[in-house]
Amino acid sequence: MTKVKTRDRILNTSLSLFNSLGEPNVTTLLISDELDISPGNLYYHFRSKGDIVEELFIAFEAEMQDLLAVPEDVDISLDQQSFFLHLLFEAVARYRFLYQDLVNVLSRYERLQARFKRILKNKTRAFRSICESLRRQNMMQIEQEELDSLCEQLTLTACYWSAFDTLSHLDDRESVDPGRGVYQMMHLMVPYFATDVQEHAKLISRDYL
Amino acid sequence: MTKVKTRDRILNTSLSLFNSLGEPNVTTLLISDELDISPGNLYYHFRSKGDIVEELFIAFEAEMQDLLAVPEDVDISLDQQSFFLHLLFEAVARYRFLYQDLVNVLSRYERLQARFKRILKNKTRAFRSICESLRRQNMMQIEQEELDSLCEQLTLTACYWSAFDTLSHLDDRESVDPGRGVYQMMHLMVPYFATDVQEHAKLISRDYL
DNA sequence: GTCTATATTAGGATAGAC
DNA sequence: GTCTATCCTAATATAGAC
Repeated sequence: MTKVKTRDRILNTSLSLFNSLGEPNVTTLLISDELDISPGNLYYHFRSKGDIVEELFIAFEAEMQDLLAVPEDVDISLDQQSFFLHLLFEAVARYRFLYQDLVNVLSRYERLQARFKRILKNKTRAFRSICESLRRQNMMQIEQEELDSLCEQLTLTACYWSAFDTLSHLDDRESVDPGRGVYQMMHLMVPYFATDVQEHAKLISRDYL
Repeated sequence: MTKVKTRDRILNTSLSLFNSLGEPNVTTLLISDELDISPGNLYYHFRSKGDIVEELFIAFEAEMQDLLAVPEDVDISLDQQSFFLHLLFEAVARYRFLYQDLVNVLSRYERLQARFKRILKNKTRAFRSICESLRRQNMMQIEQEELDSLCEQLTLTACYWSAFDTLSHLDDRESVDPGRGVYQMMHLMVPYFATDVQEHAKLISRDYL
């Protein structure tokens, strides 16, 4: 019988409310209401709503840095790659409130801007590592200019797929399926794969639908 | 000497403030302040802030429907296509406040959701028309499954490129360059072009950098 | 650690004079 | 059409008792 600390309950509940309703629409009152605690109690644990957001961001940042620490000079298989994408989309989906109203959130929590940009950079770097690994293994053929464009496109998609997907299902906002995002990312790379790899990649990607 | 009506000045100023600061961060007081009119005056012309947003949206919608009315069964050249993309990005950039905090904005102005989704659908349809036209002209080779994925990707990019781009320049938020977006969109299609068309397409796309 | 009660403020909006 | 003054509400946050 592990009793979850109130502080953590606040974080968990805030996260899920932020995700489903959008951070700006979630008041401290709503959070405490949902938890059946008093607003005063919430403010005992956190000095402000911004502190909650910030702490959630830090958790997100830690997860991402961990995930994006893709080793260079290592041969990556297609399966590893799609698994990586899967984990990535899952992490983004779990903190999707950040992306859903990104400009708004970052403008109100300025301290997070630089750190968010750094995550973005790391994302692009990770994609580049993967592509270069595939290229070394002769699984991918791509020119420099295309590679740059592709990596940017992958980063964009990794960020906004879940927000874009939510748009299409604005009615039921509870769940987001990361699968379709993985599929889409794989298909961005497919044209640059060697012919035999292409079929394999398509096969893998279909599993995510 | 054409004296611009206050009502229109309110719309114009609101649009540019929304774009640069984000709609949620713009108060009615700020708008009237910027225009050197009283808040009361603003409310003489618009019953609410929401009405301003809605009217701007209607203008955006009209522009988009106009632009997206791509005729089927007409041969489209590469130049026409890139010009179309150019106009599209320009329009989106001019109303980028809608996209920057899409989920937030749409959640507060529920009446716009369905209409926004319709624009999205039309966008995808327009891209499909273009691709099918290029395919008929043997300029593009693509299977059905890839086509679906590509059109979705084009729609996603058309929506979020400017928001994504803003992220990279969160410091100076005044101007957005649509060119890079066109470049990116072209490069999404390049892999599916016939070999000789590819070079032409890359050439065109570079002009937009 | 938790509660109740309350202060503070900001933003949206209205009333009524000019 | 425009202004000034004011109201209303919702949201953040604090104080102090238990």
